[in-house]
Amino acid sequence: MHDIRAIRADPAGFDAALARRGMEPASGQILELDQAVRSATKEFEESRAELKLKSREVGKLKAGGKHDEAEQLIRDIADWEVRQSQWFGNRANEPEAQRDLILSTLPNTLDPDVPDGRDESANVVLHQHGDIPDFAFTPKQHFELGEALGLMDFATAAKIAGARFTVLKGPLARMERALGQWMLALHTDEHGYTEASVPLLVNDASMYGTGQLPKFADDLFRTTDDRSLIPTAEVPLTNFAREEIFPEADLPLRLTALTPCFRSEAGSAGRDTRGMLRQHQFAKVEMVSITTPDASAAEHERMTRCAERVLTDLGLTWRRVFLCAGDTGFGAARTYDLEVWLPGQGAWREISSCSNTRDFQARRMNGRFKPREGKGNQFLHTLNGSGVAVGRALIAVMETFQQEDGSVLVPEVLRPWMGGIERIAR
RNA sequence: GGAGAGGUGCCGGAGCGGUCGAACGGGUCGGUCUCGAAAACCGAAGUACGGGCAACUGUACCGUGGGUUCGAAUCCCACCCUCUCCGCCA
Repeated sequence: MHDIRAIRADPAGFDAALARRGMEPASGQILELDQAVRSATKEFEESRAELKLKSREVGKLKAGGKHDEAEQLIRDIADWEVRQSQWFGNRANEPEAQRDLILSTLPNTLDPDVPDGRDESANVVLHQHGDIPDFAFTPKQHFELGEALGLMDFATAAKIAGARFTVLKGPLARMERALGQWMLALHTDEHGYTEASVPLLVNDASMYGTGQLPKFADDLFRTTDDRSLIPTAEVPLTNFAREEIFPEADLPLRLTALTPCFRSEAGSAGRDTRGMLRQHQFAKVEMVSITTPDASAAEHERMTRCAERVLTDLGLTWRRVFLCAGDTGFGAARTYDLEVWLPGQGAWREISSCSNTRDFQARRMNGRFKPREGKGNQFLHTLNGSGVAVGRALIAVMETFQQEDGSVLVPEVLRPWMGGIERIAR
């Protein structure tokens, strides 16, 4: 959510920020509505002030035993109120709703150093870890490996649930579990995050707070009682801050959770249909930081390094990509994607996305902190990052550590979490 | 799911429909006292939006949304949440 005062103060700057995202200017329409809101509100408040004054007078007359005068005044007020209502009615409500709807559907302002560009082709690779591995044979894709092992079953998943679901069995199911457990342990034990177990079904206020609503309702699965399945644990974790005022001394809050995520993938029809790259349901370890404006930039770098650590320790080849203006998500001021090399697919694929939303989400959810010094409360900054997507990590491990015979070596770090299994084979 | 009770400021807790943004107590902050601290005493302090250079000032907010009324924290309706008991259940 944007600060209407900032738009009033610098409409041109606001439109320039939108232009970076390839959007049309909006300040003109917003300020026009805002003006209507403000003038109608002013009338309303003046009228209310007068009404309160008159009504108090009635009370005084009655208290003084002057009942006839009081009755006369009540009749006068009633007449006056009718005339007033013809004047102002609820003229502020409609433009206010329009103004706020527009504001709530406009994306966050980008950081100045976000690269220009319309789409992912303009993203900037910041650095790469590891070389693209050589194979003495033609590496297979994860679903070829998984199906040959008899441990990845899309037919059964389709029977049970439909397209875009996966059934994992035996050591592959266990490796998925091991990945999630290990990542969670890493972030809690070494990176200072607090583990949280959270609701997977959330209300509309929470979805609004992180920015899924009102604009992206189609991407969500709805329940019959007006809740939504979470598309990411960013939603419940970030909403810890909703309607809260934290003492600055309590910050930063660093939260992590391993949860299933549910996405309708509306608009992705036909993309990544083979395998488990793009599913309606997948497991993900999420990191969320709730912090102060001064600390959020450093926190973003730190969080991204926490995610990178996961990939490095697994022995994967990865790179950090700075998303360009056109590819940066709705709520983010800046985003680093981590892409992992998939030898079977022969392509870099996103496995983590770390974003600083600055005060964008905090404004939506009215999440504030009380500064150590100075007066007044300020909006928090919120950040989120995958640490990392478990399903995609499984894919990357399979494709990276596959052997010519179709077996898969288990990364060292996962072995303790898999009862010592070193290789998954037929 | 059934029955009941309740949701008020940082916390506890009052509040005949009229000067209530809200008594009182605790906590917090500032001061007096003290070598210092405690105690005691004095004082300050809600959030948001708008107007004003400022002092200051208007409006809204007593779970949420409607309604009744000249006037609502107080009355009515719906919803949400919490607690107690019963039932059911991982």
